[in-house]
Amino acid sequence: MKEDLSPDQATQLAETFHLLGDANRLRLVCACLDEAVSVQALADRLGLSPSLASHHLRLLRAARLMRTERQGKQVFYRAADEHVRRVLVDMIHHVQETHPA
Amino acid sequence: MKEDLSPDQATQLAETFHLLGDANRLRLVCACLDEAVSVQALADRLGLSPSLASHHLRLLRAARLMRTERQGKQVFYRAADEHVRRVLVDMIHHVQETHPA
DNA sequence: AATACATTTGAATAGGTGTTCAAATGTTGC
DNA sequence: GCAACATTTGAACACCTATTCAAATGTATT
Repeated sequence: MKEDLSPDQATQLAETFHLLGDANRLRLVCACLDEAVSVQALADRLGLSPSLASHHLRLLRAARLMRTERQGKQVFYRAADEHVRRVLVDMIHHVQETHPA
Repeated sequence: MKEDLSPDQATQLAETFHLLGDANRLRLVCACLDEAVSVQALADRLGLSPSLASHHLRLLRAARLMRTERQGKQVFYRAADEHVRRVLVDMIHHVQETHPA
């Protein structure tokens, strides 16, 4: 990093990290990295209520970490872009390195 | 991501992201990516009280996002490894892409 | 030992956040 | 229009967290 982050830049970045700082939201993002998944399927797979899943997905969508497309009654969510995947993969590596099994 | 994260894995990862989800902590990490910096220098540069800086640095250190070395009265902090840098760079790219200037 | 400086620690508080439940909205098929 | 399903929304609650302030600890110098 050449120069310090401005408070504004830091706030914007931090807000994005903050969303990934909840285990349920993190699992939602990871579950949608490779395919679009409906809200109910996500809730079922992760053992969350549809309401809770929706609350979290709303935040992830607002931060453009996820995109949506409706198909009939169902709404499918998927991770936004490759940057998100890379962030997750790198952080997994960090955790694996510093907290080895 | 081949398979879903277990709740435990997700919790561990989320805890790490959570630490980066605060603007002041994020700025502290970024300020130490290229060089080791003392607590007072960090506090001065970011406009934080030494106490607040220390509280945050303690958490970052506990999560192994930062390392420390003492030199006399001062304690120098630096970012832990290259994964941390990569996570930050990728997330900056994500934010720049989805929220263009 | 005594002073000065740097950092850490603990308690207290104000504000934020995840979760639940019930109700509302949107969508399809009869 | 009505019924059934999927998702969203809002309010309420319990819990957590960032910040501040004062005090304590560690470290070097004289």
